[in-house]
Amino acid sequence: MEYQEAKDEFISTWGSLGTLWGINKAMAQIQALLFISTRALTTEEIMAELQISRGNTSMNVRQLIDWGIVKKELKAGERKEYFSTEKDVQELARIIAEERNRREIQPVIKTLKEISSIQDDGTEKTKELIKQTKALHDLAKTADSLLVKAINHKQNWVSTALLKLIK
Amino acid sequence: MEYQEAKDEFISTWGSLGTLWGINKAMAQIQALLFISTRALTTEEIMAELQISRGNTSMNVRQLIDWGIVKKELKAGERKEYFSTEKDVQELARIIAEERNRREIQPVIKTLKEISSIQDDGTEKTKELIKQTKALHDLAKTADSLLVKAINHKQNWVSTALLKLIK
DNA sequence: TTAAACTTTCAATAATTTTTGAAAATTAAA
DNA sequence: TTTAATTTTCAAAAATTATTGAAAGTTTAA
Repeated sequence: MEYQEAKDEFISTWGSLGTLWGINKAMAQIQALLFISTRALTTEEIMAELQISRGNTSMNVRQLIDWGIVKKELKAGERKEYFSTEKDVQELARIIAEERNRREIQPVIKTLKEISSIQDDGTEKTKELIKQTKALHDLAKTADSLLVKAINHKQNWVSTALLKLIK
Repeated sequence: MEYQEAKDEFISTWGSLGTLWGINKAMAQIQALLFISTRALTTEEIMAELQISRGNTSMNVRQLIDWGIVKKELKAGERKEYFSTEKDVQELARIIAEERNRREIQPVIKTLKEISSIQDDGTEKTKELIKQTKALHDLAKTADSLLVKAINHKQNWVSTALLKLIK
């Protein structure tokens, strides 16, 4: 396998993985492209490399910026914008964990709390609903604490957690 | 909020969460329904509760069974099948982590290994591709070990990991 | 066997999500 | 200012994914 093939394979694998995790293909592929690029790229370059439209590129680059994964770079004397992604995998994992926690886990915790707080009318089905949503709420809270710990733990948190778990 | 409302809210929240994580809505909702049910349900009952077709119910129940989250129960003297889900949240989390690891992380690890093993032709871009995919490969391997540990660690692994991480 | 009860399959359709591309908006140099 | 470069927006189209429902398949009781 030589460079171009390996590069295409990487971008395509990352794209499918993104899809599997609720991230759209273009967004994942743009990030993948920047991740292995030796320099910041322009919209034109991204469009050409991935064969996607200007609108698609613009929208997805902006989403990546919202996620805090991609940064805009301005070059002196140039009109156009250059984009680069976080290159450190640990930091990338941290940012993604933090964002998914904030966007997804937090709202679910809130809803589970509301549901598990309904009035117990004494029926079996109400008791079961309360019991099960409470159990999920507790699990989500614990997972949340774990993530928050990990998120604030800048250096190599996956390995750290692993080392500690092994002991 | 009284029972029916809370129940609908739970099923709907679980359905949206599933969608966000690449699981289809019907599959997530069937699991949610069984999760708060006081007894095993038939296809007819699932169809009626969730207002979905027979085909949809059949396909998604089967997928849940493939995932190891739902079990078929046969009642003596009855033709029809009853379905129930794993009720213990810790065990549920374990099964899901195990399946996602097997189905998603493993194939990516394999691809990353292949890509990061290409011949270094000395160019900067090849060096960058190798370096970055290696870093991802290492991260994925570490995450994988962590998951495998967690998966084999039947009791309350999220809390256990948290407790150890806090120390 | 046959027939009824039940489940699965799958082509067609519907719903949802993504992508396009051109017009509108923005920005900054002339 | 005006103009040209660049980015953003968004309605329409394309692509993907989910759902339906009826026919085919399976199982068990009579």
